[in-house]
Amino acid sequence: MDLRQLRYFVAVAREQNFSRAADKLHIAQPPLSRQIQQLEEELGVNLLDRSKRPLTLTEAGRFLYQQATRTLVNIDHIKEQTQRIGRSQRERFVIGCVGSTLYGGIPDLVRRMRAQWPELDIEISEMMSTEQVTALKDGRIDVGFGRVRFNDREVERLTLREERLVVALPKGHAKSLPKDPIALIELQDEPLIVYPSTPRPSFADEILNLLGELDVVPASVEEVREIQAALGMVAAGMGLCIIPAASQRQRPDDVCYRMIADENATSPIIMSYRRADANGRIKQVKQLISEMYAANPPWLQLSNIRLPSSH
Amino acid sequence: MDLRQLRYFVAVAREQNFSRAADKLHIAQPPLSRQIQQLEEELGVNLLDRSKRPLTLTEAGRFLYQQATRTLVNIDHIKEQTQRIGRSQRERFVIGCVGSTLYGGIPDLVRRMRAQWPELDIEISEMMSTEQVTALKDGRIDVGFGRVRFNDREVERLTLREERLVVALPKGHAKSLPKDPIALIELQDEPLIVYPSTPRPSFADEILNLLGELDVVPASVEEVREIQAALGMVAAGMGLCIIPAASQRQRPDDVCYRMIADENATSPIIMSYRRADANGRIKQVKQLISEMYAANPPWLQLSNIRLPSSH
DNA sequence: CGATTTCCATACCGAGGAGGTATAGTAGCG
DNA sequence: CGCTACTATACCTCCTCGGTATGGAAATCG
Repeated sequence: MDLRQLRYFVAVAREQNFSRAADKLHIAQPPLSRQIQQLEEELGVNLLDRSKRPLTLTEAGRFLYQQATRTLVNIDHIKEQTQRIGRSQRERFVIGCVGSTLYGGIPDLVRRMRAQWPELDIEISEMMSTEQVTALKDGRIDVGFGRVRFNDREVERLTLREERLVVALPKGHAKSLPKDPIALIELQDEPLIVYPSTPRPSFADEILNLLGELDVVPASVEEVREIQAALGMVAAGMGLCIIPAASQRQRPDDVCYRMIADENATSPIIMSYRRADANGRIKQVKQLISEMYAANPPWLQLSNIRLPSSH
Repeated sequence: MDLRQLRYFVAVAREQNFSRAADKLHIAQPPLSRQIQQLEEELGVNLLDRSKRPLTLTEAGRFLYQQATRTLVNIDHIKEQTQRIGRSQRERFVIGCVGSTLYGGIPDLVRRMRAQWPELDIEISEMMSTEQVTALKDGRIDVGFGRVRFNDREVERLTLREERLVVALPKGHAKSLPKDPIALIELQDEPLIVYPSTPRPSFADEILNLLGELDVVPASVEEVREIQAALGMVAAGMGLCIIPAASQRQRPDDVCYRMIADENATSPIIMSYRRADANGRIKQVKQLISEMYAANPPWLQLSNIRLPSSH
């Protein structure tokens, strides 16, 4: 698959007509036909219904049209941005973090960093925990904040805190009524939704391991790409979901949350960085983080709620 | 710029070595060098610092590496998804909506649609209001939910409701303390953050027009790409931001919100669809929406809060 | 219903560019 | 300074993209 083929396909889909599309692309019609054919052949899918005029898109074609349009725009943006950065010559510091930390300490940290280093271009890139390791090693990011423990010789990691987990339940679910902590064993035979579906291992595996250790078997396990989708499905009554406490903030009012009673139902926030960088800005970032934790901000209080002692 | 060039560049960036990258790509080294040179030439930017070994990326190269990796993965996903849809042959119904509606009625609507039409594959695609018009016309989406009024012969629109606007202020800001509605005139000489930056016209323009009509001139106007960034900047103390009331849910506890007192400070939710489709599923969707509104769900209450009558 | 128009697919040809090989030039290291 | 490792340059070959000519199917119209 080629960008040219995508551009061509978008043109044909937009015009619903090969000849007009070819005009707009400033090429002749036969080469255009061939490119679309090759694209269809490579995908093994019919993108257009050629049996009547004007041409209509198949469902697959409609999807590809939508995605291709978006991708092409993205690539233009990437091009411009790359040129802009190339011209500006300012130092950049890229933070890779899992989505949940955007509702935790990251904004506060960035604010402190901007104040301390106004000459620095700081960028945030959302990525899964496992992706952060390779992204660190080959320099795409300078620091990572994730949830999955991993070992790598080049990467040093620091557990910032353990965050308690909560169960998200649909409003009206029988088990959503009690407000006290819930035991994981109660999730037996409930439909469970986990995220993210890729890449592995991920937060989804942490949750499944946690349940596995207790021999808790859900009625079903559905994997979705991201937490928004997971909570959406919970709100729609399709199952339960286990999330870090601080992520409740994303959807406070149409989903019920119950703290999990099991002592080990926590998920860490792990900062990771290249061992070689440990003494540069990273050291100062650690300093900023400890100042931040000392200030005991609201998001920290939410994730640190202690269980009522049961003895 | 070509996908091949991106793949090649990613390989070189990952290996920090042309020869090894060429091996992995199963091509010889000289063509690889040439492709990278051409890429750099097209962008007018140095991507690699070749003056020392091992090769290092420039800041621009680092950015492109990060983005290109992501784009290539996306394209693989698009490919797989397209093939999957091509095989399944199920009918799809694609909803295009602005982000704020994901915190409003969309999840509820989707739940009702899924219940009513289990055989239908429903998909949600986030897109700006203006993008929805063209997306509707050329079949990328089947219905749109947006905030900007527009006219188009082929597209019919229906204003579902007018949602009140609120000002988001940093915690600790002088004007964040009163809890009563704030007049827009009070935003005079405050730094303002608006979104989205593209495409125009957008919600950002609606806000700027609203202020312009009242001759309110902010101290500065910064445009950011999306509401998350806008609220993040508000939380970081960099300015104020005007958002629809329901979007408060996204970030309830480290930003303060004040209802806007001006009577016309509202933003509509507009449903739009192809005129030709008005009597198919669209009619039933309208029915579902009116049932939904009749149930007076929590997100509706939030956005419908009436101003205390001032007379 | 048949003639005409419109439009897409097929066949074949020429030019540009991608990749290969050989080799020169340069950084890193002892 | 000389060796090794690695990238850039020069030149060649072949693939493939795009162009032209033409056949065939669908829509249009009298």
